[in-house]
Amino acid sequence: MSYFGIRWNFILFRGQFVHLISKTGRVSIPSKFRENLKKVYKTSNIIITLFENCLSCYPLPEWEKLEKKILKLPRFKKDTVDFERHLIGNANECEIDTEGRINIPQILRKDLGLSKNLIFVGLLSRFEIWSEKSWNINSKNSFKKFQKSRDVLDGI
Amino acid sequence: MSYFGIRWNFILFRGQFVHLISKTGRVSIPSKFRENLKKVYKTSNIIITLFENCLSCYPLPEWEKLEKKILKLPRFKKDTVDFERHLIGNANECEIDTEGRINIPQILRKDLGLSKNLIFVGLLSRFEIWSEKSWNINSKNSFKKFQKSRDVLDGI
DNA sequence: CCACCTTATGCCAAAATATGACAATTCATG
DNA sequence: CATGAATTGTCATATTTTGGCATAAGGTGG
Repeated sequence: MSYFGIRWNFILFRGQFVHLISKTGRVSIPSKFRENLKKVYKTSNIIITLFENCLSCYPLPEWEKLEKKILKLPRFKKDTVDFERHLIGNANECEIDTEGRINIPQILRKDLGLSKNLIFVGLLSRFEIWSEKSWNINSKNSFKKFQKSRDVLDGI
Repeated sequence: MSYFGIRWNFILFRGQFVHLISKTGRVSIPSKFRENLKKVYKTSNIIITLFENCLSCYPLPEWEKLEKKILKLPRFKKDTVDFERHLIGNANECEIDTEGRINIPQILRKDLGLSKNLIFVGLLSRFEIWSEKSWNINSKNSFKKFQKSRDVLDGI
């Protein structure tokens, strides 16, 4: 599967989990996610980036492959700069602490209004973090979207 | 990977940070940026120059490589002169003080209307400093641009 | 060349924020 | 229902950022 020209080989994340975020912005990563990260990569650190109405999370080693690709682009071209500003400018490295928590940077919390319940959604090679509210809004429409997109696989 | 014929090997800067600039033009560099600068180069001094609607900041050693390249350009060509005036003419070396702050020269502050909140945007080998206002305006269009250019990497 | 004014710098301390360690609670499993 | 694992809470500590002030440096007009 190719995304920004990167092949993602591992299936790490599946399913949905609800976790509480503390006032200081700490939240624990679902243990299954952590377990798989550790199994496949040496590090279980992740990159969190803003994507539409949620946070999109990647294993650090995969993200670094992407960055190396980006470094090869013509650096001064307008397209490259715009692309970098969005993709790299929103990327935050998060270290997982001894209890399996990360600290979500304030700026991301504020942008998405994250507090109380967060929804973790596993999506094979990456996972997403949603505020409960946005997730519910999104889910309302998602079945319709699903019906529309259910035949994507038939072409493969 | 080439930018004015320069190879950029290091990934130093990522993510977004909001810092306050004082009335005297002092602002602290995000600690992660400083940490990486120190790790990779002996010095953590940087060059700040005007670029589009923001300040573009380079580690001093990388900037010096760039200057040596520029010296090789045909000296009296109009393009060279324009290029030099803009890029070199606005370049200021900034020393990072003991609390991790730099002083942004008045002329640059005035040009960009920098006061109160500044946005630091990490872009792999360099970082940018924006006024909050300009950044917001720029970001509005950036997702559209991003969507347009997200397949830019597929060709590599 | 000097006094004056503006701007920059160094230093210290306060405030805000992140981190680490450990305890308490909740949850899943047999 | 007991056990161990996972999650959450709490508090102390460390780090980072900001504010304030005194001094230094630099530029300007007389």
